[in-house]
Amino acid sequence: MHGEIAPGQPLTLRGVGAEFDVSMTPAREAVRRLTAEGALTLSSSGRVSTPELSNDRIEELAALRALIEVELASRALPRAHIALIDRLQSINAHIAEDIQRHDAVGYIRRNLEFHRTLYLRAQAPAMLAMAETVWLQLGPTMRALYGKLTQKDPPHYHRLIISALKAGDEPGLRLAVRSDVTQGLKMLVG
Amino acid sequence: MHGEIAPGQPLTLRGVGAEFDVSMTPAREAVRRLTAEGALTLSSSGRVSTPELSNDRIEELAALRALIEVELASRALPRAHIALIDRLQSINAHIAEDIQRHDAVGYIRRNLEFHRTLYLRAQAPAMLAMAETVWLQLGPTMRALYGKLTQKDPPHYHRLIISALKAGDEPGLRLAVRSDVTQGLKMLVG
DNA sequence: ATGTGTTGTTTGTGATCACAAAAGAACGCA
DNA sequence: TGCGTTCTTTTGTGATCACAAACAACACAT
Repeated sequence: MHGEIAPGQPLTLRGVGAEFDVSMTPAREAVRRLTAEGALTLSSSGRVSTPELSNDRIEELAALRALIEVELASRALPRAHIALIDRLQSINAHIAEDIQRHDAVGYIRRNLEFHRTLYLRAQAPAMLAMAETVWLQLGPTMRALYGKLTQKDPPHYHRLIISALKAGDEPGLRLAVRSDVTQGLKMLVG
Repeated sequence: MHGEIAPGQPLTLRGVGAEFDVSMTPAREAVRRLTAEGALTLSSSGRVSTPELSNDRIEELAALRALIEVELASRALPRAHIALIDRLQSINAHIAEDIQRHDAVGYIRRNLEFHRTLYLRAQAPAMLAMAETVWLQLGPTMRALYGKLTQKDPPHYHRLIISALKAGDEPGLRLAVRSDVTQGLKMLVG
């Protein structure tokens, strides 16, 4: 999810097991669960690797993010108090640091933390789980994107999200979330 | 997915293995994959059972169905030719038979086949997989609903979907799909 | 130099086992 | 009869093994 593994990287059961000091059996379970969620792809011979997404699939996943996360944000809006907004701003500051540090994995992790913190207020665990499944599928590919990212500013739309939350502006919030979600992935396809 | 298992029914690894004449290992894999998709719930002690959904969760899953399936239908619309519509009508006829026969499982299976047939035209495998994950989570609960269903007519909104497809009416199609998806689940919550 | 066949290694699969925790049954006591 | 305790059984967990399929490396022939 955090892009620590590059797209297309193959994994072996024995390798994963050795990495976490367990036998093949638990490694198999974990790998199979991740493949069930689409985080790993299973070749015809049973070998697993991190997926290399086609442009079509990236577009699909971006559309899914837009659909689900806009809904989550909308549901979170009525419950968003000042403490939540403070927390989001704090996370945003950390994101700026990660950008300075050129820490792509940290950037992705905190970016998702920003979104998750907001969506947790929606009190919609099934939807949140769905959104995280999409994040899981996009993880390796997002790393490939943000790795070659050379911007210096923290994400533009995060500020829009925060001000829409402050203003209680639901249409503005929906638009800001949709833009934030779509923005980065447009670069990948283009 | 088809509601063959009642909500809350416990499953054992050895039991599943015996049912399919395999050892515990493949049974474990299958069960764990299904739990990863939310089709089965994992108790704290590692025991698995089919989920008993709260009203809040049913509402969430219905909202997810509405979001994703409306989008899928919308994407399928431009590619929907007459052969597809014929097939949908044929499935609809089978649904009527299942209702006559009071075959709840057959009814659910064919209802999902109706939707899947339409959505396959959307050429959006990731979205379709997402929709099927939601179906999987709702399966046992839907059985509990349609089991006590005493209507005699085939689903009302299926006809609306078909006529919207024929007319190329996108807003009408979106509304019909949303209504069809929401309809049954409202009864569960109410 | 390239294609092809062969060999040696890696890898996933399914089965079985030992063990500990949990659930259920049996029992005794109030 | 109701309830707590003990004992038996069931159940998930992680490890290990044998096997076959897939892969990689290499040598050979064209």
